[in-house]
Amino acid sequence: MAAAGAARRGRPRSPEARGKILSATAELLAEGGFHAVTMEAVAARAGVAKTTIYRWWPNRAAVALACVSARMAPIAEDGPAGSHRERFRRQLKATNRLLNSLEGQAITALIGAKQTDPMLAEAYSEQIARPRRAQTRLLLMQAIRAGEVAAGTDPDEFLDAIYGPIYYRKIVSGETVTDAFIDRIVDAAFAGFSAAP
Amino acid sequence: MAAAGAARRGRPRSPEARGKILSATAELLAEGGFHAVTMEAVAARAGVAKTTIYRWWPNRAAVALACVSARMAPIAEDGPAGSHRERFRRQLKATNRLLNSLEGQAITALIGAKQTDPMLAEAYSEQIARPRRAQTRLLLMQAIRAGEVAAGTDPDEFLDAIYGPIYYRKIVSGETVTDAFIDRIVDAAFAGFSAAP
Amino acid sequence: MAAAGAARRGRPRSPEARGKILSATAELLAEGGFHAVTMEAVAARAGVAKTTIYRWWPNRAAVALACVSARMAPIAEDGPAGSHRERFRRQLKATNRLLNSLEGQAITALIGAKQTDPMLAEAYSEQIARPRRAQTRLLLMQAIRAGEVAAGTDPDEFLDAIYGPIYYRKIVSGETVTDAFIDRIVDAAFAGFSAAP
Amino acid sequence: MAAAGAARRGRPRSPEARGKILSATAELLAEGGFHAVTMEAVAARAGVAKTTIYRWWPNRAAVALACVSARMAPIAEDGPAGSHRERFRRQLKATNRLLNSLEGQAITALIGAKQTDPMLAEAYSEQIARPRRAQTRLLLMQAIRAGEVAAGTDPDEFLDAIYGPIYYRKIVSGETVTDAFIDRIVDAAFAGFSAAP
DNA sequence: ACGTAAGCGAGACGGTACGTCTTGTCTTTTG
DNA sequence: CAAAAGACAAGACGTACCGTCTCGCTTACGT
Repeated sequence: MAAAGAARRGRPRSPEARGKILSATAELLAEGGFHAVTMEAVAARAGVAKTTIYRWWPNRAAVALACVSARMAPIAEDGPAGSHRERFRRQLKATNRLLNSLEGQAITALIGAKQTDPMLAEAYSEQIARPRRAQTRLLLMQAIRAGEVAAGTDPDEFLDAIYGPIYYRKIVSGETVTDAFIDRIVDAAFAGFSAAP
Repeated sequence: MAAAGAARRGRPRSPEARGKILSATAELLAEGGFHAVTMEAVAARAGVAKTTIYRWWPNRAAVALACVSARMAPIAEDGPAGSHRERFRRQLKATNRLLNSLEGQAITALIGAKQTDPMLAEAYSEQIARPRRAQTRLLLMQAIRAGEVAAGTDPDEFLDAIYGPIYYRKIVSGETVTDAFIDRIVDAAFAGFSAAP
Repeated sequence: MAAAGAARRGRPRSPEARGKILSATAELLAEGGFHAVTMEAVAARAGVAKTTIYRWWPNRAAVALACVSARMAPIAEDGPAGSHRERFRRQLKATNRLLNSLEGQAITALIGAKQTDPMLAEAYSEQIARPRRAQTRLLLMQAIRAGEVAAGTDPDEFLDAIYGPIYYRKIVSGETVTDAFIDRIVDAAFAGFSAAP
Repeated sequence: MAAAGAARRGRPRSPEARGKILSATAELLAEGGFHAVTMEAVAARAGVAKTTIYRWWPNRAAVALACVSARMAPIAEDGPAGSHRERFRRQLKATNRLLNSLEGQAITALIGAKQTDPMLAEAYSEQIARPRRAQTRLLLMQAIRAGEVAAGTDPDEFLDAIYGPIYYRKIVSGETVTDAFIDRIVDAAFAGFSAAP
């Protein structure tokens, strides 16, 4: 708010440049994956000076992240039809489709890159992970209130128990994630977190 | 047998060079993480020509992988004490300790790198993932025979259900993995995969 | 004028860098001959990035050429004393001293290199050969006007007839060029090109 | 002699290998000039081990030289028809054709390479330059005895005076050598070295 | 209205590491 | 014991990007 009120001096930053940078990044991601998103390529493609990119993002990973988080649709809100278990299944299958899409390739690449880049890890956490986790947490709360999941359940533990295996197959083992696998994992979690330990 | 019997011609490759390369890689991993494992640095540290490294590994990731897989202790075989559930807990906690160790840093870095490097992905799968999975699968089979896990359980589904959340926290969300978390995940899996679906 | 008026965009190239590169090249030429003029060595010695060198010269021969042509004194203008025959003798002896100097080693090396490098051949022609030939041609014209050389003489034929043997001994046969040899060659040329064919 | 008499033990040297090496060298010279004659390429093309080449020649230049000097026809002995001036003209024109041929490309490349390679320079001198000079010197001696060239003429000076300009144009200035140019140079030399200075 | 502060394009710069190429040597097995 | 095979140390090559820097030009706010 302060910044907005201060009426910043000097030439205001060009929203057009920002748009061209993100579009160019998206194209490069589509064509050659994260590997193709080099600062030089983005600048050339966007018709923008490298300095302009560096003014707003510290490195290529941050640019790719901004691009992905701007373009990534929020988790599908596909209506309250069915049980909460059913709604989790749909949510996980949507996530799986996302991970298999082009944006998904960028996401896994970013998850890969953040292993060796703390700043990117932080950015990923804030811009991608936290918002999505907040959203899925709401559904879990409803499920708990509805009695489908045990009352004392730690939300993160439950959510990690169902999202973990999906990401694990995608990122660690490389096996394909089938709908059947998702069904089994959700069932196991609902069973595991309903019965009192 | 075929390879041994073939009596290869020409100067045999130097096991000494291989050893020096892997040692140098290990040192660099320890000092600066995967980021520090550049071909130049490895060659310089090992007192070896770059070409010698390239003759045997296609890129730095492969070298680091070879280094890690050579040095990584196999999953601790800590004896059959306790229930299978208990043994799984111990196994997962050992894995967690491994991931938090220096080798673990290399492993997560490699998992990160393989997101954008199919050859590394394949190498990781063969040299790290498959052997470890084979080992854990044995324990699961015993648990199934002992009736602690339902008879029809797909081994990969069960194992992904317990290893997935650990790796997820380590690699995707960045949260720390506590022993309590491991206990919960194992309990949930045993509960989820004991009840018939 | 066009170039000056173009108002070049971007950061202007650094004359300092250019100077450091040429100085380093000169030093290396002096120390180890053309053989020592590697891009790496020049860059290291000049405290300049290799890319900066490659931005302006395509290869080490071109750098050495630029260095030599920048440093090479123009053909000594030693005054109009004596006959034209005498002045040619002095000019050839100065050329011989140049070829025997350190720059001369670079020149012969460049002539050697240009045998297998058309671009370098072109550069040599423009930066070294053409200006020197233009200068010697002037003296020949005077000699023709003075009647010391036959009126219809083709300048290039005469000049090749006197410079050819010098370079031939230096570059092809490797024999040393004495002042006596130069005197004989000049005399023979003046005799050969005065009598009408 | 001792060696020959000693009935040398072990596997005898393969003359076949030598032939294959020289053939491969000739092919490479034809295809890519001296630049393409690398030890690796020769070995690969000839189906011969690098060590075998190194056993007989010290470096690639020596191999190329051996190849050229083996293949280069001696100076055409085209009969005593015409004056000695005429015979020199024919000899120089033959030399010019040789320099413009494929072997000629190799020769100029070798002359280029020897500027920075003393060993090659020595080898060139012995294997190429000296034999040819000896041959041309014979013709000059006849010309002197016939009175076409002045009695006191230093053979090397005369021969450098006519060969120099040809090689100069070929190697230094890059201009084409026409028959007319050769005629003029020969005439000038005969005029220059007949009249007493 | 005009000065000045920031944004912007262009592109040169010092660097790092890449993966390749070739050299000349060394160490085996084969003939 | 020579030849063939091929691994080895060394080191330069030319390229790709990095992140920084200096330019001249543009845009909008402040006085």
